[in-house]
Amino acid sequence: MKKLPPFSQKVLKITSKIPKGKTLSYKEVARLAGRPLAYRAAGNTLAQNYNPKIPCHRVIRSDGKPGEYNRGKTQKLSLLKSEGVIFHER
DNA sequence: CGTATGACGTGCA
DNA sequence: GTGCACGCCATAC
Repeated sequence: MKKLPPFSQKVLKITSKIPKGKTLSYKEVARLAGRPLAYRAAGNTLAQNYNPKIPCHRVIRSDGKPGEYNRGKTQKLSLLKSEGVIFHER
């Protein structure tokens, strides 16, 4: 494991803090990371450093759309549904 | 140091 | 209501 930059570490940490059955938007995660406007970089950090210990599938877009998990939203929807997260696709 | 990319978001046509 | 384009931040090259 390499030492990730401070922002990435915070984003990952926050994402790992998401309780089961709960979903956070990239904007929320970025906001909690200390950069409310860095939702772009926040999503990138997860994309490049997506760890198996991080429930990144609980991070969705602000539109209520799941976005993309591991380059495929299908898995994301299944995981969230399995956790009891009801997804209302728009 | 500068450029390019990206799991996004909002605005405008 | 849907589609396209631009803008924003941080990281990687």
